[in-house]
Order: sequence, then C-alpha cells, then structure tokens
Amino acid sequence: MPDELHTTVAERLRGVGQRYTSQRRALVELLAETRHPLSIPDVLVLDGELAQSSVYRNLAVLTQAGAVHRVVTTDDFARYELAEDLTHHHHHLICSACGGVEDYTASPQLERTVARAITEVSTATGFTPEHHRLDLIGICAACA
Amino acid sequence: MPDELHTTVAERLRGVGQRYTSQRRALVELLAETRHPLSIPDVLVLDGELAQSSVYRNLAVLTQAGAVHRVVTTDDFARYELAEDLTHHHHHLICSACGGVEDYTASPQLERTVARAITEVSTATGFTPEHHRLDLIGICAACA
DNA sequence: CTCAGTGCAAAGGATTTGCATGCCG
DNA sequence: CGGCATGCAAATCCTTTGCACTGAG
Repeated sequence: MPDELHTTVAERLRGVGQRYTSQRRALVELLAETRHPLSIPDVLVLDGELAQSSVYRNLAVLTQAGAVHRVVTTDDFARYELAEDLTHHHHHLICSACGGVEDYTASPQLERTVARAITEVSTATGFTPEHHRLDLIGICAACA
Repeated sequence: MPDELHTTVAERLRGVGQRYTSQRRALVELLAETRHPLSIPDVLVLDGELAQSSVYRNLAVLTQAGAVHRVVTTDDFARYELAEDLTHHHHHLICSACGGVEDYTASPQLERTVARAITEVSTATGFTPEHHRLDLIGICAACA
C-alpha cells in the first residue's frame, strides 16, 4: 500500500512538473503515519532535519499537485493532511481549546443525505461544489 | 427585531464586563444588514469612519461576548458574522477562487441527520461538540 | 553542466499591542 | 474623577521570498 501511495504522489508531482525528492517523500510518510492533520511546527518537531522554509514550500508544492490538502482550523496554524483520494473520505473534530484536529468517518447514511443536499444547493444557487467539510467544533477529550 | 438584537448584544457584553459603545453598535448593524460574513477590509470599506485596530479589537470583544462568530475560510482574511442564535442556523458556500462566503440553509432532514450523527460521534470519542459546520467549498456563480 | 531543490536570513502581511487621548458612567 | 474605548504607530508572528549553494540527471 505505501508503495502505491508513493507512486501516485510521484505521478501527481510529475503532472505539475515537480520531482519527488527525499524530503517530499519524508513529508508524505509523516502525513501517512499520523491519523490527524499536522501543523508545520508539528512537522518540524517530528522530523528535526527539515528546514522550516522547505517544509512550507514542499507542502505548498504537494498541495498544488493535489497530493496534500491544507486544513484551516481556528488557531493560528494551518494543518496538512494527505488528499482524501489517497486515504479515505472523512471529517474533522476540531478542538476549540487547543486547536488540535482528529479525524472521524461519518455514517454512509449521513454522507448520502449530505450528497443529496449538495445537489439541491448547487442547482438552486449556481454554486459549483468541489467538496464539502462537515466539522465538529468542540472540546477534545484531552482538554475536557 | 433590531431593537431586540441590540438589547441582546448589550446584555452579552455586560456579561463579560464590556460596554455597548456606538462603534460596536455600528459593527453589529453592519453585520445584521449583510447576509454573508464580512472580512475586516470589507468592514473598513463599508464604514470609512472606523479605525482598523478598533475594528479588530471590537470584533474580538463581540466574539468573546458570544454575539459575533469568527469564520475561517481559505484565503488570508478572517470573516465575521452575527452569532447563530441572533440570526438563524445556516451554513456556508465558500468560493475557493475569491474566498468569498455566502450563506445557505440546509433542509430540516439534513439537520436532523447531522444532529444524530453528532450524538453518535460524541459518545464514541469523548469529544464534546459545541457546534458544527457543514460548508461547501467550490466556485461561486460570480467566479464561474 | 543545468536547473530544480534546499537552507538561511530577510521580507510580507494579517493581526495584535503600547501608549496617549477622549469619553462614558 | 476613574477607567474603559479609541486611534495611531510600532511590534508580533505565521508564512513567503531572495539568494547562494548543493545535488540529481
């Protein structure tokens, strides 16, 4: 599975004229190992070898290539996770106290209902949906 | 209705030891008149009398008092709207091209399903939900 | 050799804060 | 009168960028 992941990421990078360097590979592996989006400080702590500016730059490149997704929460740091089609469709539990993010998967029924609602809104407003986010904001177990 | 709005906001401000000044009233009226969240630049354009730092400060105060809600999108600007219990429960259409935000209201069925799902997640994970956001990210009619 | 990738340090830009002044209570 | 609110300007802090260096092809 990891092999396939790297192959796919490499393809997408090539698609935007970029190489799959060892640092980019390290970032992808870091994101694949964690089950929640990472901020740049998180990344720098987890891998002390990386230069901050390169992490910013490489995550931007990976985002542009469609391999990584940027998640905006409520605190000051942006977070990054692998693109959904490289992992699986999921949503976020965002802690309003610490800014941390955990993943969760919604029930198929909920997703079906959401999908139907999206179609309705789209036809009613002329808005073209690309994707949706169904996040819960609250207090995580650790902060409670 | 506007009267009641101001009364409620005044109460909440008092609740956190703050006054309902004319500038804060102006901000609330601005937010009440618009049907989508406003960024600080938006506010400064709409009311040229206001000082930037005061707008930041007063929106922070109003947020703390629970009268205003801060909306994070994908662009660089935070946006602000009246708290949901002062208006009505709704969700957002976020344009990934221009960063603009429009409101929309979900069907009661969708909200019911979401509410059920939230209860499930809550009991399963120990996460205490305060509220949820069901946003659609895509291209708005103007940018299409 | 060439050119993209990397690291360091400096620059950008939204947001916050210090301080002096004005005003409400 | 006392203390919060305001405005201006300076400071913060995440993020981006300039530039020289390194490394893969």
